[in-house]
Amino acid sequence: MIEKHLLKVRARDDISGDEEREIRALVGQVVEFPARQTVIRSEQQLNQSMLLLDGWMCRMKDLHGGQRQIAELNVPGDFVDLHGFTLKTLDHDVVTMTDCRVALVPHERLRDMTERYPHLTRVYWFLTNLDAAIHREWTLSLGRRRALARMAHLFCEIFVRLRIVGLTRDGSYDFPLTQVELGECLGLTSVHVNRTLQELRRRDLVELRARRLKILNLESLKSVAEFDDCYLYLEKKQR
Amino acid sequence: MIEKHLLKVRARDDISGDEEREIRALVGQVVEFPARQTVIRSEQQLNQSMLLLDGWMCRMKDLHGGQRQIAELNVPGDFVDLHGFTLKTLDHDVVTMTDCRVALVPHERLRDMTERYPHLTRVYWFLTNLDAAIHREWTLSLGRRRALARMAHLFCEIFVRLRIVGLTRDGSYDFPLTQVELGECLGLTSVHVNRTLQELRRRDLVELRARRLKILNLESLKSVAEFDDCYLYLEKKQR
DNA sequence: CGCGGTGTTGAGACCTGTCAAGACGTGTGG
DNA sequence: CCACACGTCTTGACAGGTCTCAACACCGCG
Repeated sequence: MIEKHLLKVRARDDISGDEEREIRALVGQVVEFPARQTVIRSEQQLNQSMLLLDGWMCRMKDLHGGQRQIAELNVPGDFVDLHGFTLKTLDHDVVTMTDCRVALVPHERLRDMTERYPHLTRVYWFLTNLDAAIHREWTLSLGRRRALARMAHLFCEIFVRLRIVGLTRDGSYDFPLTQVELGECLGLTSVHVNRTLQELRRRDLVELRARRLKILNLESLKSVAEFDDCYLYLEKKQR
Repeated sequence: MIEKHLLKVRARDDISGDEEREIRALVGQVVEFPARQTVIRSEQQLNQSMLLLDGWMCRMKDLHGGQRQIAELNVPGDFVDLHGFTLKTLDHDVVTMTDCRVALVPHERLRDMTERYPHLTRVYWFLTNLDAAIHREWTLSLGRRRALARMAHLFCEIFVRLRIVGLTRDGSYDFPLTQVELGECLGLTSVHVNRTLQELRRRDLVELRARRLKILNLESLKSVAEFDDCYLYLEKKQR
């Protein structure tokens, strides 16, 4: 059930059998949400976090006037709002992008983990720091890359993240976002997303049809994006 | 010495005398760096973190072609690269913006803290999650706010963060960045920073002269920025 | 069959970038 | 004390990337 999550964690550090049991014991109820539902509102008090088993979610921030910015995409295996454990409340909404299956983890169990399993605590601390590293890369994208490179970069990031949890096939993966939502990630309007997508297509870099993204030339795509996966911390280290 | 850091922490949670002693025991050597020096390079192996005592630093990310994006500003009291403790290596450089005084904290002491002080561990975990929240707000700024609001927002954020550690006087504070560096925070060129600054000045919102920023009308500035301090987690809670 | 959401296209406006030149200020050396 | 260099700030003209608005095409679904 939480196999994808374990894949994600084990890509970054060794987890003993004992620790794996502890991780499995964190998980409580499994629940499902339909697509496009706001699961957590910002400033809401939290007493549990969500481990994403299936589907896509995102962290969404709003401005008056209906402008929206997605701060991160979450894919299966992600501990969507683990940061809520110490923050107690979020500064953003959590929204489903597709139908989702989620395992709930009560904060009291996480708290118990911090009392008894220092190494696991460091591993989960690491995971939230990894999210922050992704935020920084998005900051760089939004600040300095133009539309084409920004979009190429996102496609590379998602490719690597999905590959870790076994959700790519050759160079392709399911990519359920609409062009409007893609624009909300990239700080672009849907009109410009459309044109940028056409340009990527014209250059034979990617193809996006029927909610499936196919990378035609990964090396060129990375090069257009100036993509360097070091911010995803793919090495196994003692955390 | 670490009083500003304690002010920052105590604004978010209660710290017992015992815990305060432990925090003070984390600190090793105190070192100084001149302005504009790269203190940590990305991907460099780390075995200590830095607590900023005096001066300003930043997290800097580079693109080929010399484009640079500052991902976060660090002010006195900040644990500049605490995330390096679990990440082991950073995805960005750490650069001084002014002359700086820094307390070094060996990672082995942090590791020891995670073994013996679960509550302090959660507090420091919280601090890195706070950084991530700041990253998210910058993502929102870069993605959706235009130059004027973006700059106004930064000035509000820094005001609140400096006030916590006692570095504001009425509505003003030392702001040592050049317009080029301000642009590197805001994803703008220095030319446009200059014009945007003039516009803020023309609207009687702020004044920036001789490296000192004076907020003339905080309420209007907040309103231009759509600034809501909830992402800075100013409430004291049990972490 | 009609409808709502999604994707596509075009024209023009606007925000921000680029390039280039000059002003200002401060520290250094003669 | 002056001359100069260098970094920083300022200004103008123009270019270019992205947005806005509007219309239309497409498609799955009730």
